[in-house]
Amino acid sequence: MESMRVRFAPSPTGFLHIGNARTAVCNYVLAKKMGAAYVLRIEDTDMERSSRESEQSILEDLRWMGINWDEGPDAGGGCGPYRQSERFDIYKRYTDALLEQGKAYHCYCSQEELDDMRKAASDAGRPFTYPGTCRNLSAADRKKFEDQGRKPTVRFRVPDGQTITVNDLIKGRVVFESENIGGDFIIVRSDGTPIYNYIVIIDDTLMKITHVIRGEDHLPNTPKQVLIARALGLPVPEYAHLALVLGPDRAKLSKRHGITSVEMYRKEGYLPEALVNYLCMLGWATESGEDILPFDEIVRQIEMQNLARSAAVFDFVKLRWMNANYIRSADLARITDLCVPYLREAGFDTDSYPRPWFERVIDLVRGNCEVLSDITKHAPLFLREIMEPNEEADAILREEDSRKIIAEAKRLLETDLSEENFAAELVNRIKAATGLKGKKLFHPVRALFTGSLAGPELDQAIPLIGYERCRARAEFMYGKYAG
RNA sequence: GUCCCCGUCGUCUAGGGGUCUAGGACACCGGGUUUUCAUCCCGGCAACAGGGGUUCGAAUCCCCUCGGGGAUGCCA
Repeated sequence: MESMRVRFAPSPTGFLHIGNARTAVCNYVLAKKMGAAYVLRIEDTDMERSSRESEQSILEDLRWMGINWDEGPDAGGGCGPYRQSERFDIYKRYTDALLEQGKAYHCYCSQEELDDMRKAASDAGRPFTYPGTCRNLSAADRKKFEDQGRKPTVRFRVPDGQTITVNDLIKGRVVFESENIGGDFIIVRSDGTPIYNYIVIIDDTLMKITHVIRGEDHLPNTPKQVLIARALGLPVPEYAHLALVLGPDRAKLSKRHGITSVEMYRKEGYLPEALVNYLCMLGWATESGEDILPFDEIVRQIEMQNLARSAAVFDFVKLRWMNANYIRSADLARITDLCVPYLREAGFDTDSYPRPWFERVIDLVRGNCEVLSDITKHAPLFLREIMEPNEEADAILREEDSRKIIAEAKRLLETDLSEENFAAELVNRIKAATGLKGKKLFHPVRALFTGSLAGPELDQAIPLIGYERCRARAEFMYGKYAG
């Protein structure tokens, strides 16, 4: 049996969209499962919209997600080139053969003429089918059009009475009739560049792809591709059409639903393993019901036949929940490194902190972060010299008892307590001196040193804030409330 | 319009004729822990789209209807 091969074939016309990312991930997981080679092919036949920058950013996003391809534009391989724009001569040979055998023909209908026909059909409430205007042009007809300066497209002659059966690995048996395809379709544009539906099947067979795993939106196009394969005498791969990802309003996921590019998820501070994990859980579930599991375990448990047939709504909230879980349990040194850029951007000189202390800070606040960028909301407590009290803290600090606490804290930090012992004794000494306890004690103390009523445990936070800053904050609050 | 796919809690799903008064996760609502927040723990709310069949028995099989999505491009 020939070795299995899958492919991911993005069109470099923008950022890697989350829906395509899921296709890439599904291909990757299933490839690992089957021991298949992973081929990356760039579908850049639409010269207008394709760009190298876009291709680069897609590759970068794929790498970030941990997807490694065995063959691709930058990786080489025996079936290259892997950019369709570099394969035009290959397609031309197939087009010439089709033309020669009368399985395809030149069409001189202009875009405007086609648009008019489409509109007329739509107005009459009929489905548009290309009427075959140019199906049987004589040499004289063709000469006349050429003289008019018309550049022809190439149309594939769709045979009548053909039944195309796709035994989809996910959807099951799907049957199409060639009559319903919409008539002879264009396979080469008038500028000579080929169309997706035409060359996708050529490349899939030339690149020896055994399993085409792609979005369900391609299912209705599959019969066209199969017909091309038949005309060319090429084998047809196995197909697996993944159910689509929808927005909360059940429409195809798009920008207006929120973040849809992988790059944005990375910038917001999502961990790649969290994104990959979540994407796998869209349309699939483990036997045990676990949602969070390592990649290797997903590979071990996933089964193509168990992938959902129905479309799934993308749940941003659940993704955040999953990401928060990963942030809490990931390696601390790594999370610390990943947090640095966010803090740096927020204006903190992260290089100036001792690393062990910095890691303890990150460890103490990571539990409050759903995305890494949240670190800028929770870490400053330890990075700033003083903390301006927020509204709630202000209200607490204005109370009579709080003034006693502030005064006592200031006195203790300036006289009785040293840098070595302050953390262990500070709160107890304040308690002893003021006679306050419980909420009456802890609320003001927290407000005094953190400027807030919410935050990490004081026992751990105070030593990390450190003697100098505690003293500075006590002095600051003293001036503000007790002076 | 036509063709194709799909319909289980708000969302992701488990289920594949009896073990289903339908299970799990997120969200939400209570309670507990944390003298705070987050975490964590406990509890609760909440679904088989509708109608016909088949069957002793249907969420599960069949048909119809309805609903949703996709395709119908000189985009991919």
